[in-house]
Amino acid sequence: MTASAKSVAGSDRLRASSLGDDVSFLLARANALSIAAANAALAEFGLKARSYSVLSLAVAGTRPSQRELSEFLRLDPSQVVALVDELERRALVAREPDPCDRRAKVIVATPEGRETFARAQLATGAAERALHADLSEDEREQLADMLRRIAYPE
Amino acid sequence: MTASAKSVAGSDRLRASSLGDDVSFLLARANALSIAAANAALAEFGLKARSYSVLSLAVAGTRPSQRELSEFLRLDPSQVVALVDELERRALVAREPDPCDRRAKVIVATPEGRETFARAQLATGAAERALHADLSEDEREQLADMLRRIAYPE
DNA sequence: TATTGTTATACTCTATAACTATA
DNA sequence: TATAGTTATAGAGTATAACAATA
Repeated sequence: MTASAKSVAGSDRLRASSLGDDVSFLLARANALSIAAANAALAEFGLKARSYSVLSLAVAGTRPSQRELSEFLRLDPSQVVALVDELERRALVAREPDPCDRRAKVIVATPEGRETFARAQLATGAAERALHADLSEDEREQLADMLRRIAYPE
Repeated sequence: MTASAKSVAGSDRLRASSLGDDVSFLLARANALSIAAANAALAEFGLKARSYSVLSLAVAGTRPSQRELSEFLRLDPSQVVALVDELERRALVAREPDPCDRRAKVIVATPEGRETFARAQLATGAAERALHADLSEDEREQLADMLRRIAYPE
């Protein structure tokens, strides 16, 4: 958390500037609030947005390798090592050898990992709904669709 | 830049996971691409997203104090000091005493700062349009409106 | 007593290169 | 020769506390 909610009114007049209408700027600010809300919701599970993402992909059962996690999450392979180390230490995921490639390690969730994820998903879902409170369900879907076209250009 | 564009196909199958439909996750990924594109466009001007934002608000003529910049940009006051130091060192902005409050310093753009900003704005505008190439003008406005309601909840 | 700008410091995050074991 | 995972390290980004000048 950066600035307190103290005298927020003091900087409100800056919203009229061209920055305040810049889609990139709005995207950055919306994302900052989104991450803050997600991390707050995940704190009680000892997770953050990053580790939650890795756990989510492990739970999904797609048996990703660390390399795939690295590419999909746009993280350096060395960062994935640290994230998996932590989750494995807490027995939420396990590294399994890939029978097709003895170099690769497949990340799978443990039963405890699946249970923790289920509860964490409820918490982040609630936080997300609170953040999107001003949007209708139709708008949420529209938003997701547009963001997807930006995030995954054909 | 994190993962190379080498074997992106390798992680595409992970998109089918629940994470791939998570609005917060899409928001984070779209923002990461947006910042990367903006920073690439700003590099030739020796600017980054942060310093560009400060320069933009200085150019707007609203005469923000550092405290206001800190609140509006959600940055710690000490970070604003560093950003303004750098911009002032390059003579793009100047600190002026606030006649109403001798503690405060008002940030104003120099003529050179305005000129640099004008060129930088063209570059970021082009990068943004490229990033939103799949969106119509109507959709862009819709997106901005929805992001604004998330970023600035009433 | 509270606030603005500042400095110092530590902590997290991110990027890079080198190493190993496999392919 | 190239790739998956790992380690080490340095740089950028972020958070916290303390301070001087002013309100």
